[in-house]
Formats: sequence, C-alpha cells, structure tokens
Amino acid sequence: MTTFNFSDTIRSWYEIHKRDLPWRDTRDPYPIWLSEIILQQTRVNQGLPYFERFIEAFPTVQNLAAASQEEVLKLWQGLGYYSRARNLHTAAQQIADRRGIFPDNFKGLLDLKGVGSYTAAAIASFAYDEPVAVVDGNVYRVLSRYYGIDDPINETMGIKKFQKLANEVLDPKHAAQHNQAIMEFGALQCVPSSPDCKVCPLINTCKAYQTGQVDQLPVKIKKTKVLNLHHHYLVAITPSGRTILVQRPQTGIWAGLYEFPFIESNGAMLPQEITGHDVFKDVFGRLRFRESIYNQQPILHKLSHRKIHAYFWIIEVDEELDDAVTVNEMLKKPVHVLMERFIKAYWKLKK
DNA sequence: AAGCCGGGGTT
DNA sequence: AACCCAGGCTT
Repeated sequence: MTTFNFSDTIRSWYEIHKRDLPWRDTRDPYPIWLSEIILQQTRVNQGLPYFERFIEAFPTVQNLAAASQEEVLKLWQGLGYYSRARNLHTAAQQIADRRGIFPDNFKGLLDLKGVGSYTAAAIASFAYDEPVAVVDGNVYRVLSRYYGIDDPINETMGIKKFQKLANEVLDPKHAAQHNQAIMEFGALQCVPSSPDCKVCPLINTCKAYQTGQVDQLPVKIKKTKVLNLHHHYLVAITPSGRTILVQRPQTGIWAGLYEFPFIESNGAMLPQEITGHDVFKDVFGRLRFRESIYNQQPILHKLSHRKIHAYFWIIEVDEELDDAVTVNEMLKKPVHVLMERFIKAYWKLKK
C-alpha cells in the first residue's frame, strides 16, 4: 500500500507534460542563472528569444562580464524591467572576479546582484540539487489552491507561510525535479483562469476543488493605479539627416535608455506651445526650423503603472547640430519600445 | 510594509 | 480594463 504524495504526483505529471526548454538540459549554472533573470516576471515565450541571443552573444559569463553595459542593455531592449540587465551585468562581473566560478549554494548565490530568494533557490536546486524550494507566482497558485490557503500572497505573513509550506512539500531527494515540476504544473495545468480540473492528477485531494474555491485563489491584495503621462518628443532632423538622442537618468523608469528630448505636459499642445517651451529652446537654441506634428492623435504606450500619451514632433533644422547622431549611430543605442516603434515607422526600417 | 520597475498575452 | 507572468530592489 502506498500513500498519496504531492511531490511524487507532480513529478510524475512533469515527466509526461514538461516542455523542452534549452536551459533544462544542463547543470551549468551560467545558462540556468541567465534564464532565471530573463524569466523574472516574464513569460517563457517572451524570454526565450532573448535567452538564445544572450547565449549566442556571450557564450560564457566572462564574455558577459567583459561587455559594456550599453551592449547588454541593447541586447535586453524590448524585454522591460531594465534594472535586470544592469544587475545581470554587475553579477557577471562579480562572478568573473571569482574566476568564473558561481557560488555553489543558496546563501552564496544571494550575494549576486539581481538574485533574490526565488532565483537563488532555482539555481541552487537546478545546478546543485540543493533542497531549497522555489516560490514564484506558479507555486503560490498551486499551493494556495491545493491546501486552500487564503492568506494574501503579497503580505509578509502569507509570504512566510507559503515559503515554509513549499519547503515542507519539497522532496529533498529530488529538489531540482520537484522545483521544475511544481512551476511547470502551475504554468500548464493549474493556470490562473479556468483550469481544466477534470484532468488534474491532484483533483481528489485538492482543497480548493473540493470547496469550489479554485477561481478565488490565490488571494492578492492591492492594485497598482495607473498614472497618465503626456510626452511630446522632439525629433530633430538636420540637413544631413541626423537627429538628437539624450540618455535618461540612471534612476526611475527606462533608466539609462536613450530617447528623443521631450516636453511633458497635461495633454495636447499647440505648435507654438512646443516651439516656445524652454526644453525646445535648450535643444535648438536660435536655429531656424520647420516643425510638424507626426501623429495628430496620441500614441498610447501602456505600462503596468503608467499610460503614456506620446506625440512626436518633427523638427527640421537648417544647420547641423554638434551633438546630433546619424541613424546608424542611433540604432546602436538601447531604446524603449515606444521609441523603437517610432524609429522603425518613421525611418521605414524592416523587421 | 509599500512602492517602483516593462512589455506582452489572456480573459 | 484587469490580471498575470520562473521577482528584486529601494525607501
């Protein structure tokens, strides 16, 4: 007679249903670490091409450490949460300082920039089979439903409770497989909305299923409110076709990325309000120019906590500007997606 | 403890 | 429009 075992069940399920992902067939901490940073708050399908590009560009952690931050940010362009890229680069240099040797345990891994409790547990278990449980969004969902726990997953008490429970259900003899399995189970079977419980191997012992609470769990409180912003980008075009880019400050949104100079406002602006603005004068001085609006209707760019209403103004000037860059130089700079989309449309670039 | 930090896919 | 995603850092 055998007793029902949570870890055995999800690991058996995993061996049948697991996806074939390039960072799963290795114990090398470098690709494991790289994949985990890329996948933070990012879906597998979105992160996958970035993983391939990074491995191609930087086959070893030393290659990554030796790159410039701008090179790393450019490769990261479009993925979001750009502090991950800066931390990734810093951590690569930390590792290079150790002759390329990663810390070999959970505690040591936590010293790497950008590596928190989840990522340290993931690397420690996947690379070294250290019995430390990962707790990500998938794990919160699976455990909260299976055990019927309604503590909010974004409050200190709930976080501690789930971390403790996750370690209790972890089979220490199968740490790597167990951690992979519970996350894959959450990603493919115990999905956020309308999971197909009929085919779930845990259906007979799932608390949420028994009590009809599947769609109420996990509990997460507080919602981020969205702030509306209006950006009027000044797209300089010099006689030779060059333009002006400025780098954003090293803190805040899109830190360190490049964009056209812009005027912030509370809504639409008239041409004379643009050309009379201090920012405009700072960029173009007393040069002669011809201005035109590129998009009459604002382009909406939605982030998790902001909605940006973007207007692009084409400012053709009749003299060269000292700090202008060519289009090819511009394309080497890391930019956010709003910029990337405009650049591709305006200069009619392929891809 | 709470807020900040992107972009894309689903519902 | 709201929610979610192989979260971590800062204040």
